[in-house]
Amino acid sequence: MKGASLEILKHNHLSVTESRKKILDLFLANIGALAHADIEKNTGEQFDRVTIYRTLQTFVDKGIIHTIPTADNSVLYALCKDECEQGHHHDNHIHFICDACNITICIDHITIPELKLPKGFAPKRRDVVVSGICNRCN
Amino acid sequence: MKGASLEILKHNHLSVTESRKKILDLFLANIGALAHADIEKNTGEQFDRVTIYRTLQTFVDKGIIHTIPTADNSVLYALCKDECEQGHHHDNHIHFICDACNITICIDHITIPELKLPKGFAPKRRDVVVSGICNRCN
DNA sequence: AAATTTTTGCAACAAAATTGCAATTATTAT
DNA sequence: ATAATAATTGCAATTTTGTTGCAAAAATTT
Repeated sequence: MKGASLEILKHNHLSVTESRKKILDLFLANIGALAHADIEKNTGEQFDRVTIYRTLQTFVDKGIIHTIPTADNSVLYALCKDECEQGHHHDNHIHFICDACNITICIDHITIPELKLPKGFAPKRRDVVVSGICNRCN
Repeated sequence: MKGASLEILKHNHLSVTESRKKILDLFLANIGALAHADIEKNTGEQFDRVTIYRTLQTFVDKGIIHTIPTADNSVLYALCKDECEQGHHHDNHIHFICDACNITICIDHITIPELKLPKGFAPKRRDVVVSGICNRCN
């Protein structure tokens, strides 16, 4: 488990740096999604804000993490599952946001039912954001 | 059709001002959702940024418009249908974002299918964001 | 039409995000 | 292992986005 971040970086042809390893480790250690501020805090302000922005962008580009649409439009990032390839994310995402503890988690093993859209609409990616009370607060 | 915005404002016990009328007219004239910047442009920079922010907030509070969760976390607003009451929005929203023309529209007449969540999760509100190609670009 | 209430615009401020560039660090080739 | 090359980082400056207090202006009420 210790070299997981390293593996992921190498697999994505990214140079291995302190910031990338630590930030990726954070995602691996966390169930929930992370905001930029979370990362800044959890790395002990070890890295420049700009570095964190760029690292997150790089990870998104490579398909390692993805952004989550939120109702309050804060920017959240979460790990992609293996099915996500560079530039070609897994098309169905369910995210659960807990109103109590405010955690945001990806629920990957549940499939989104087909949606019948009006004529002419060609859906590609579907994001479902469910909010309520999570299993740990319930 | 010309007095629609006026009606809506009166119905919601809001004083009728130039900015509110014009901004509401913009929503009524538009199929798609609008961002703060769109409104600033489309009103010809007639109103102060702050006024637009406050007007949008007022409309959200009254349930006239609602925010849309987006993957790129830009803040979008769209008209609510009649079912939306103040502080109590219609719970099921489908939003479609076109990858080609970038328009975002509410698809209100389609219901979101039930989702089977893992044990312990109590869902309250569901947002569905679908992206792909819209009927006009197709 | 005057009194009252609400809204607006300005200025200042705060937070969030982006860009260019030199210094540093990682990778590649020898 | 070390030098050469390439990529990444941190800093400073800037831009964008959103907020707050307050006096002037506009809308509503009486």
